[in-house]
Amino acid sequence: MPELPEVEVTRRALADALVGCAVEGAQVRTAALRYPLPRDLAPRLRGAHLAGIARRGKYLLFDFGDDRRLLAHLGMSGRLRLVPPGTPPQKHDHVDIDFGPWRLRYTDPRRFGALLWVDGPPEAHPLLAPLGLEPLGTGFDAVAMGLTLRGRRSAIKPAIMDARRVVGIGNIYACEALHRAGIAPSWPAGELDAARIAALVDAIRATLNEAIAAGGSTLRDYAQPDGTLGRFALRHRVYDRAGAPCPVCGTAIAHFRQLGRSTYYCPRCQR
DNA sequence: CTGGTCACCTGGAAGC
DNA sequence: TGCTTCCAGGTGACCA
Repeated sequence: MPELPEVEVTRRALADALVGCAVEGAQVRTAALRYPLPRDLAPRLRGAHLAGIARRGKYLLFDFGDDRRLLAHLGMSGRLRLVPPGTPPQKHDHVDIDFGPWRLRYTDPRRFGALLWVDGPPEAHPLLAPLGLEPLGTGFDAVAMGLTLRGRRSAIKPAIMDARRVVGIGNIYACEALHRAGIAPSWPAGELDAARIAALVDAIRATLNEAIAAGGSTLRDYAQPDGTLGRFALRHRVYDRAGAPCPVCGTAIAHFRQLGRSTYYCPRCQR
């Protein structure tokens, strides 16, 4: 499900509803997702006020003060929803955290997601420390992108999906941003000239910002915390559009498998 | 460092 | 209708 735009839309909605609210209780019903789930949520969180929610790449960091931070990742099928207190859990509803007006519910059929306590400074956490450029952050520009791509022999699409270089870009937005930049997915990452790197940086930022403004991309199970569906999938230029016309030139969108992932591109616009 | 494969897990869609 | 196969928004381990 979720790439950076979906995670950011989730973050904003949860922050609007929950920051400042106190935790009244919590239930953990499942032993493990990708990692074992914390079993002491209720005793550690009861009475704590949510101070803020930060995002790093596709991770969300819930700050409950007093060095109590929860790190969440939605994997492929994870969702964080706001439901009315007392809403009974259904299949795949693994964790609830009860705030006064809302119950925050973590649902994840495939269980590739994660929920972990972070001890110590978040930037030193083993899952966060290796992460690369934040594409909506101030340090994301053509110079930084050029440095991280320099000498890369891999193709550009897997390079921008590699969280050690740039965070938050998954399969959908990699395809979309490369189309917007006019770059073929198989082009060697280290052989882009400065102008094309600058175009790629602009395309990534613009694509992610437009997707956030549209509430993310709903393909199957993603929805915003209040259930609203994301509208960006309607605006996908290439993703999941094999054979359909390129919105720029009308050429049929091509599809191939690149490192195990479905890749969509316009053979005419992208070189 | 590379690409390639597989694994984690469930469910939906497509094919027969 | 029912069974089988393939595919999916992520990540990381392993191998040649």
